[in-house]
Amino acid sequence: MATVRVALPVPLPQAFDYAADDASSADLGRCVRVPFGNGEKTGVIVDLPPAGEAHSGKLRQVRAILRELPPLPPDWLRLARFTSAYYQAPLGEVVSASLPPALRRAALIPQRDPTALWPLGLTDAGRSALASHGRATLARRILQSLADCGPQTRAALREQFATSSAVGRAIGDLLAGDTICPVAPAPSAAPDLQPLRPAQSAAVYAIAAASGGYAAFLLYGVTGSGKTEVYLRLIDRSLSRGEQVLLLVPEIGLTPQLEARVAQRFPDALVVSLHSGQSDGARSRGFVQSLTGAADIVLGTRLAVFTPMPRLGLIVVDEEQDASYRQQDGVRYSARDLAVWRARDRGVPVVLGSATPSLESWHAAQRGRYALIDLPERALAEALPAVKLVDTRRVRLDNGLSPAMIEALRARLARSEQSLVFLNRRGYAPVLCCSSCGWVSGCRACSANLVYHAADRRLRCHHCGAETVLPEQCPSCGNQDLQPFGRGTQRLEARLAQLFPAARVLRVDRDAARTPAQWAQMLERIHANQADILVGTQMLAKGHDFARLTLVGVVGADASLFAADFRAAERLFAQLMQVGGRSGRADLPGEVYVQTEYPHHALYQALLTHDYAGFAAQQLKERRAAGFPPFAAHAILRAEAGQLAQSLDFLQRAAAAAQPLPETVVFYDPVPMRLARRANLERAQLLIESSGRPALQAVLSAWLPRLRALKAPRELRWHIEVDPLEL
DNA sequence: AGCACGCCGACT
DNA sequence: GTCGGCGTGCTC
Repeated sequence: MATVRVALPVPLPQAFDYAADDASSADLGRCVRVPFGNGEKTGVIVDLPPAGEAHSGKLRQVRAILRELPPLPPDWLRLARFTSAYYQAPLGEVVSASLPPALRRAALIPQRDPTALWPLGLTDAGRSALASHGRATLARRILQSLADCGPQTRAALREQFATSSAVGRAIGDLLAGDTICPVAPAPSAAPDLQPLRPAQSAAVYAIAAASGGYAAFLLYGVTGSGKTEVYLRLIDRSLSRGEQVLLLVPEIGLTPQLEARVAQRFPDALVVSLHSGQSDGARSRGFVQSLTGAADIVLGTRLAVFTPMPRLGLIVVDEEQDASYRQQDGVRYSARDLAVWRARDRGVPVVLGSATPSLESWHAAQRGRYALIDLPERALAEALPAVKLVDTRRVRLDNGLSPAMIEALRARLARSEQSLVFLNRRGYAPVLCCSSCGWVSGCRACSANLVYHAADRRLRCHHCGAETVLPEQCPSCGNQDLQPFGRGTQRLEARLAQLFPAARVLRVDRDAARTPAQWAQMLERIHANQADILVGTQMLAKGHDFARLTLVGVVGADASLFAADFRAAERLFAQLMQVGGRSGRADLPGEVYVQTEYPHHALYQALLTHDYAGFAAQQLKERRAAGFPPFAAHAILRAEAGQLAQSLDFLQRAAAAAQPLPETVVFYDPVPMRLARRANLERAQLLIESSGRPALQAVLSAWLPRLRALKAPRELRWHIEVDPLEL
């Protein structure tokens, strides 16, 4: 009688052993239904422990091993194990977070012949047979998932298909004849370097030359330098070698054109999209197609890093510096870092692309851990936009807008060009104040102010979602003169509409583009040249090309210049480079106006000359001096409870439980978080700093069991974050 | 996390 | 006399 060890979606660190009469090593990685407590759960078989090592108590019997589906491959299990160990999360939670929801519930999509992992091609006869049925792509997908089945299976399938749809009949025909052949990986597979610029060719060539093993590349190139084309060439080459490609993007919703471009470029390939916004069915289908080897290209967000891919040959992480690669709840992982680990584990190349790499990646490239590949110029021989710093210390601002900015906007209107005013703060004003008694619109549940939204005359908390109608008078003293303080996008929008009555002003923020449909409609309006001045937040900074946009005006950037977070400058620089890149396309040169009271600040000076390398060098120098990442490793323990004292007390006891510590690891004192109170929870945190990752990992691994054993009030929640982005 | 068991207040 | 509050403890 065999024993299987099962990772289950429960917040417990261990896996659970079950008896399974018919289990064999072929079931390793299979999904399984097991009794748990008085219910039933789906898990994954992660081990087949020998009799001596199994759980000593009585074992319950496995309900069903789901053999309709191929097992999750060993490298997938290794990735899950690594994620669990590195981010200190129970294996069962990692496993369940990496499975599509439907699979987690064991709602399986029937698949035939689980052993099939071979790429299949078609003979000419097969191709024409499919073409004659007019559904080549669909049929080919199905065929690939049936790859490598034996003659009996084929006969059975043929019978089954013969009775069904047109596609079925096409497949039936194929299965009958000598129409399928295994694809032999093209041995030479020299990269296609035609219409490419020299820098792009060099990049493709360098990365292609390294294939056959692990290598990490940092593809560094500004907006418009043609990174995407480099990705596509590399993908093309991988496909021709019969490999699968994993392409990770920060947010799929923001880059629908990339999806279209990939699909268009590789019409014969099966491109699968994976992101959290998909329906259960679509996600499961994509996952299974990847698992069986049928999918050629997996294009997805952070969760796609866990997609099982038996023929994986290349991983690309676009915009690698983007914070969206961080999972912020549940298992807190970095998909970018896991992608690099996975590439190394699988022995395949990984390409990290960015115009403003994270300092971690840049440092790795400086040290030679990653190969730096520079794409210096813009593809269409355009100049980068000219950056102007508008010194606002001596000028009178009109609702935050300098005369120079207003003039620049006026000039664009006169030439029928588009402008974008970038302000990363939504609402009308960040706070409402009483001019008489000093009352401010604070949130009852958070240590934050309610933001005044003029569009629907409400006060809104951007942290907990609390809302009230606009008070008629001061709730404290009855005074009717309540003043909005500071500026948000709505206020800019209103003022710009007054200043330029003839202009079509369009505000683009999360309030205005709440649904995908609204967002799509706005993009349409912009592209159709039905907007003259855009007022927008982050949303507009990412990935979109607007043909007639020649001015980007940045307002309120100084706020993050002196933020307490040591990564604030890095983020600001990346953001400004990114939003500035929206300006100037094709035949129209662009300009970027940045309003600031600190025009001589090193960050802005670097921005003037688009000097990322100089900025990065200066930042890294500061980080080295301060002993911050990437020169140290961080982890954070956060706790939240009804009372701040409870959170702090827990962290205090947690720190005590970590003793004794090696000299290389420092626990700082627990402190309230910057936004200490959120949604009526008082939050505090404890920073752990180490000179090296291995020492940190050792301390965390030893600490966690003791941490779990600590007594804490029932409502207290805590979690640990390894390599946190924000302190 | 669920979901039990387990001891003390307001109801038919 | 019960229904039910959520405090503690377990799940192979």
